[in-house]
Amino acid sequence: MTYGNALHALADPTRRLVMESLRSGPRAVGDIARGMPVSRPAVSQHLKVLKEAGLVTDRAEGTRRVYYIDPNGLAALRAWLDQFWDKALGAFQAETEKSFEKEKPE
Amino acid sequence: MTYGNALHALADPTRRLVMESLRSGPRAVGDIARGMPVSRPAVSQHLKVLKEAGLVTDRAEGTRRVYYIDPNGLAALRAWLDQFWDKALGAFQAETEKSFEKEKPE
DNA sequence: CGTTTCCGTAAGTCATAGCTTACCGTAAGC
DNA sequence: GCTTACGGTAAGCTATGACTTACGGAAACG
Repeated sequence: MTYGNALHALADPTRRLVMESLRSGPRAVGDIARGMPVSRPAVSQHLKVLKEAGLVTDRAEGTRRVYYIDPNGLAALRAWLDQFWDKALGAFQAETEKSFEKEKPE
Repeated sequence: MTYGNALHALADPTRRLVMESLRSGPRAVGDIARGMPVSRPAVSQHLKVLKEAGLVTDRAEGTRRVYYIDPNGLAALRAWLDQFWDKALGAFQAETEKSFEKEKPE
């Protein structure tokens, strides 16, 4: 149920901002917080959630912590979405066919 | 920013249960609520959120409302995820290469 | 070593989200 | 037409989550 954590983590707009800022590459916490609408501790808390969801990882670099995107969480989310998509699409197509028959009653 | 709504909607476990129950095909509200851990009004509220996120649609059928999955929301989410995946993966690979060079200092 | 930088955590506040019960409109059934 | 099934909405409660300030610890720097 790791995709559940990923969905929960990505549901927050600020956390998505953090992810976006990491999309271009690894960054330190203070660097991420700079230019964010919230305080640095808030960013730390968000990073913790993202890390637990498997969306980011961190690495110590002297006195600073460098965070970067972890593909695992994204992969889990994508796998769930794809699997969902396949089954749901079939059901939806059957539905549109039904309303299609209404307009072409033959 | 419709993927934001989709993420927010799918972040809730009960709402995911609703989506799962619609995966096999269209169902009426009462039918969905039957076998859910929450009350029927709660399901109605969840359906409203899902509908606003473009994840479900409904159709009147006599006195009952039949809900079924709307591919639009899922498609938006998937598009965002794919686009994110591509850019982030490159950054991550550059990162792993960096730690790889550490182990092979030549 | 003292100091400074960087960051995580604790404590507390405030808004929001999810749930319930109660109520109302609407379409079918007799 | 009255009643019954169905489902959306209102009102209210409670828990959780996102933020803040304040504090503490660890690594570099002089």
